[in-house]
Amino acid sequence: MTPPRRRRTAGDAIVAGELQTFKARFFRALAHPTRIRLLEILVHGGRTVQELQQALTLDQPLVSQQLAVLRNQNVVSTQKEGLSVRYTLRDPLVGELLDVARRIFNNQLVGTRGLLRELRREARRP
Amino acid sequence: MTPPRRRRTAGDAIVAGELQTFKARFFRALAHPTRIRLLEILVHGGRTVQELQQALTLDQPLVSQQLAVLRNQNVVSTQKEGLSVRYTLRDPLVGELLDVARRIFNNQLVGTRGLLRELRREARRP
DNA sequence: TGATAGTATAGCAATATTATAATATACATG
DNA sequence: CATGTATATTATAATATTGCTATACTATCA
Repeated sequence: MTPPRRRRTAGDAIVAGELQTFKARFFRALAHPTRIRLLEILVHGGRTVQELQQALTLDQPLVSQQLAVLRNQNVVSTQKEGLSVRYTLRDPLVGELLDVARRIFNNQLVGTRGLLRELRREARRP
Repeated sequence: MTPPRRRRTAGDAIVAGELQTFKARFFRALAHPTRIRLLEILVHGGRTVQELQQALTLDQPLVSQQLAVLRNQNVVSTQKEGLSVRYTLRDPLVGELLDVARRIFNNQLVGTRGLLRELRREARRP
């Protein structure tokens, strides 16, 4: 059975799913190991590209590229400081989001010893 | 040519970024409009595929396909009920995660009238 | 067992992301 | 204004996702 569907026209209210598209884009911005690592550092305060690069030991273009993804989704903001550019979380709630996620992983990973141990270490870290 | 690989054994250290890879996969599971819509329904309780399909007015294979993504990342679990399959959030914290995300969007969307209004409507909804 | 309802999967073209390397830009400072 | 330093962008080949459509289970019931 195929449910009926119709196109959206000019005067339509916001169609169900438009907001979800927006949300999905936000989550997609987080959906990359490097970007998670960047955010987990930025949660503790603003950092320059250089500092981030050194912390992750990655090539500079790669760091800038991933930062650009976060920037495009308004997850982080930038401010010039002389030659450097400092990146900051646009909303501290992102930290809370990562915390909730961590709790979910914790529940999920019970039984997967190694990852679980690292997860606990993270939770303890300031 | 397949590069050599070996299974991780008990005493192995965890490579930097492995946990982040895991987290990234989780976020990627949420990074799709349809999957967000599914989760926002499931937050209110378990639903059969049929119920979800009707709520979203989407073709059945598409719903099953997206549910499969959530299932593969252990975001939801299933239980058979006669001919039907009921999907349930594996962890109620997912609801909290979506809530925090909603608060982030709310901050972010100030000024974007339409979406913001819809967002508020959502927050009020039980 | 055959028919049917409810779900799941396969196959495939279109599209989007990613890693990597190479190249650009911006700007403080001499 | 030339130069060096810190960031940013581009190009592109490899890979992964998505939306469809068609097809395949699986359990129930006549």
